[in-house]
Amino acid sequence: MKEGPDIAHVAALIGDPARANILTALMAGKALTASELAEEAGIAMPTASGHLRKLEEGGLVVARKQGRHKYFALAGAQAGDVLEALMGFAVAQGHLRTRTGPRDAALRAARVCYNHLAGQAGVQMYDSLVRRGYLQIGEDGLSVTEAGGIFVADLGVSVHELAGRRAPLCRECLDWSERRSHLAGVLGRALFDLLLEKRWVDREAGSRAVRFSKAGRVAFDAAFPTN
Amino acid sequence: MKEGPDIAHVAALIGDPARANILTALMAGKALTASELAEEAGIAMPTASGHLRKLEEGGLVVARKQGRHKYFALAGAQAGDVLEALMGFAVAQGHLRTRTGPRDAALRAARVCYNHLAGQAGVQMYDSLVRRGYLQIGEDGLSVTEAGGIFVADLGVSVHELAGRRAPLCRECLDWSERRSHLAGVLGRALFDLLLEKRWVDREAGSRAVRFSKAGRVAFDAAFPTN
DNA sequence: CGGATGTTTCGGTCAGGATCGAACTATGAA
DNA sequence: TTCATAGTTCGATCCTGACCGAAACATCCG
Repeated sequence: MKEGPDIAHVAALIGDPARANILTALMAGKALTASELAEEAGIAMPTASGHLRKLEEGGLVVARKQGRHKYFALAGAQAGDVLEALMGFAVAQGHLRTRTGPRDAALRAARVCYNHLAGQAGVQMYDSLVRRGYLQIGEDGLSVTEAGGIFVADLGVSVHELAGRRAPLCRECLDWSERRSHLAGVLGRALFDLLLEKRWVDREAGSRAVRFSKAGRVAFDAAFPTN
Repeated sequence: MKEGPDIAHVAALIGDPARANILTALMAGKALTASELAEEAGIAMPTASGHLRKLEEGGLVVARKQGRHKYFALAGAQAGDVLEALMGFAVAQGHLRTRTGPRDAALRAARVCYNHLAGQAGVQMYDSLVRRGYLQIGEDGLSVTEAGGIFVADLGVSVHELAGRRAPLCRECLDWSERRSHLAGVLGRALFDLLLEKRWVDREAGSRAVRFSKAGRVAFDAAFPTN
């Protein structure tokens, strides 16, 4: 037997169309119930229940009960990374379930990547923060500079409050549509939450795409300029 | 039917143990023959032949004939990205085919990631280049600065010669063991080739790990210091 | 040209896993 | 307490795909 990481196991979990639908739905960053996921996957409840158990055992999703409802979410950022990488590859290969259409453009422009902003907008935000010295790449990875802390405080995010968390404050996530990094981690999530709170972006129903309002786009470009 | 990237298709390709062995073997960056891959995967030739055809059709590998031999290699960097992401997830979940051992440490320290250096050494190289201003992250992604061009020329790599290629000169690749970027792209490949030429590193037989010679480690640390 | 080597195709076997309806369990509401 | 809803378990059915030996094809060497 070969040694090393058993990629077949996790890949096989994702390799079933029903489970892939479930995972894709969860990439929007919202917890969904078993019934909702059965619907998303186009399968009966018993089948969905079995699939969710497998995904949970495999470490791809986590479950939380609330009364008679059971909510499922992606297990963490690393599960999101895997799915993002697979989506990128599938798109590059033309493995699409429908023909390329306006939906693709919307997903490329701005979308949720598990819990943070991805797409052109996500990369623009990341690049802007790095270029203006608000984020820096150092020996311990990505970190916020002092100037960066001030900048995001002005926007409404307190780095000091976020820094106590166990999850990394800043993390690079490789964007499949732009082939570059966007910002994940606690700060990435907080900034995305802020965009939602300020209504610069709104989620699209039943999709991972997010859409900028007119005023939101202007404010976003002002906060994260491209030059 | 749901729309969007069909991740189930590519994941199912990777999700078979025999095909996963084949892909893992190819992550070492060397082209291997069908017979060699059958051996790596522990299956008979006809079975390997069928699997390779599927991997080729799915865009994960490319084939090249040379007389009666057929050589297979990973199709490109994006296939490597997907496998790297899956490996990272599998390791994080403890999905290993044997118990964690010295092999893991070796793979974490320095390994081939398709065609460039990965692991602690790969991340050290990347961080050093960025910190010293030899690489910069800009609007068009990662690029070499003028100082960087001079630096790698001193090492023996001509950026000018490499720049004409269609593949991106510099590209970030997310390292599963370090959870940060190492350098991929044409320059990443050239630098890795250089390390091999100078014998700073040698490949380990039958593994993706690479091992530094004593002199090589000293030279590498001098060229890519951590502070 | 014949033999050897590498690879592919074909046909058959077998096992694993997805599916769902029925029944059951757990929780909430009237 | 009873009924409704959400989710799980069980058993049966069906289908898909991995596997290999044999045969065939392609290429190389003596």
